[in-house]
Amino acid sequence: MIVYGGGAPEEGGGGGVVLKKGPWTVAEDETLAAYVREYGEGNWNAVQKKTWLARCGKSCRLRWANHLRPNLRKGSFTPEEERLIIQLHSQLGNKWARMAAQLPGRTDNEIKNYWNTRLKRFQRQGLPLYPPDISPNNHQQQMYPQQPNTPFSPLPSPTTASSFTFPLLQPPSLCPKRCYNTAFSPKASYTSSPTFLNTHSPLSSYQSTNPVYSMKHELSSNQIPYSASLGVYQVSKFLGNGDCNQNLNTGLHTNTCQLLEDLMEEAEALADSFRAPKRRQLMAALEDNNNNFFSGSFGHCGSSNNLFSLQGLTPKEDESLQMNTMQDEDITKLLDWGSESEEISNGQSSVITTENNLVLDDNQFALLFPVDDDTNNLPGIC
DNA sequence: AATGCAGCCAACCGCACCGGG
DNA sequence: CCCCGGTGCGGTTGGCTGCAT
Repeated sequence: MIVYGGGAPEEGGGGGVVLKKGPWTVAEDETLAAYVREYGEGNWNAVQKKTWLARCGKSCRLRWANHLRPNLRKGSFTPEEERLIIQLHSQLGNKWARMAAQLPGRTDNEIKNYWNTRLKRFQRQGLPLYPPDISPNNHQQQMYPQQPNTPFSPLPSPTTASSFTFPLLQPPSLCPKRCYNTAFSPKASYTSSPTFLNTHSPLSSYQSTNPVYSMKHELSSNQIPYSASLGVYQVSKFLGNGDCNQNLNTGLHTNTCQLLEDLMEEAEALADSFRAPKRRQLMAALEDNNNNFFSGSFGHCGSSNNLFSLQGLTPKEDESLQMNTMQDEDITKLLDWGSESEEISNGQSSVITTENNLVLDDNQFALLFPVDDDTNNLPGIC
């Protein structure tokens, strides 16, 4: 028997507690959050034993991971995130968890839902899933049959646009100007709208008609009070932490812009011999750039310590959470991104774009994430 | 106003993997 | 080596909402 709705679980005929299914209640969320605060993550099956919750461990883990854990980002994906998802999907396929590891604060479920919706819509409209400059790996060929009107090539053709960017949410003329660090490659340039307004680009027809690029600023659970400004469900009452609001406010940006920092931290953790001067050089470059790199997309990178107050997590716990979000293989892949793109594009420079079309070409990316020319690995990483 | 449809999202399910006994 | 519990991941489903007809 399945017990729906709130209230205490009923005893099953066999003597065991009948596990509840369905939507979570506020009380359940608070209980689960308190459990994690006290015992930490993991051992989810113990939740049922140590609390009154009649939820299976898997359900608890899912609820925590997708809704209760700190640093979650809620709301629509930004254009940069969408771009990254598409790029990652072209390389990883339906590896939602690994994709989520590259998108701080986003869950695999979110990404999966986003992609499935996109897939459904694009297939119905007969549109290609990938922009011209993103060619899916071979496994994608099998996973998603080629659209009849979109010639598929495992490698980009020489004529493929190498600097595709996502449509702006505002006209290019309204984009705030960016300051570029002159230390970056002279190839650095604004990617002008004609790149994606190119009439040959299937995406050019998307932006005006396809709602995928529209923004919705808040998507909240219908079960729990959700604060758009805080980005988390408000369980502070239960946690007795009235001070967390301010931290949460900054936490949104902090967490998101943490991507780069996480990359560096992870790389350092994986390879002790990671050369410090390079890192300093990178960080100095970022400083010189007046926080315009990534910060335009991900906000200002403040101290992540202010997140540790969330739900009573200690810095160590939080750090471990973040460290666990990315595997070394992921890092290598991401770090290889630039060089790999260049390799497969016959020398053409691929780019990474950020909000308002700050463009990083391979040279810039290589500056940020130097790769050993011989081994194609990060220095110190074999 | 009623209906149908699409989008969105939470949550469940089954499977695979891993580590400990 | 096998079994089992815990965990993670990906696929799928069902409910809610908004919009168009």
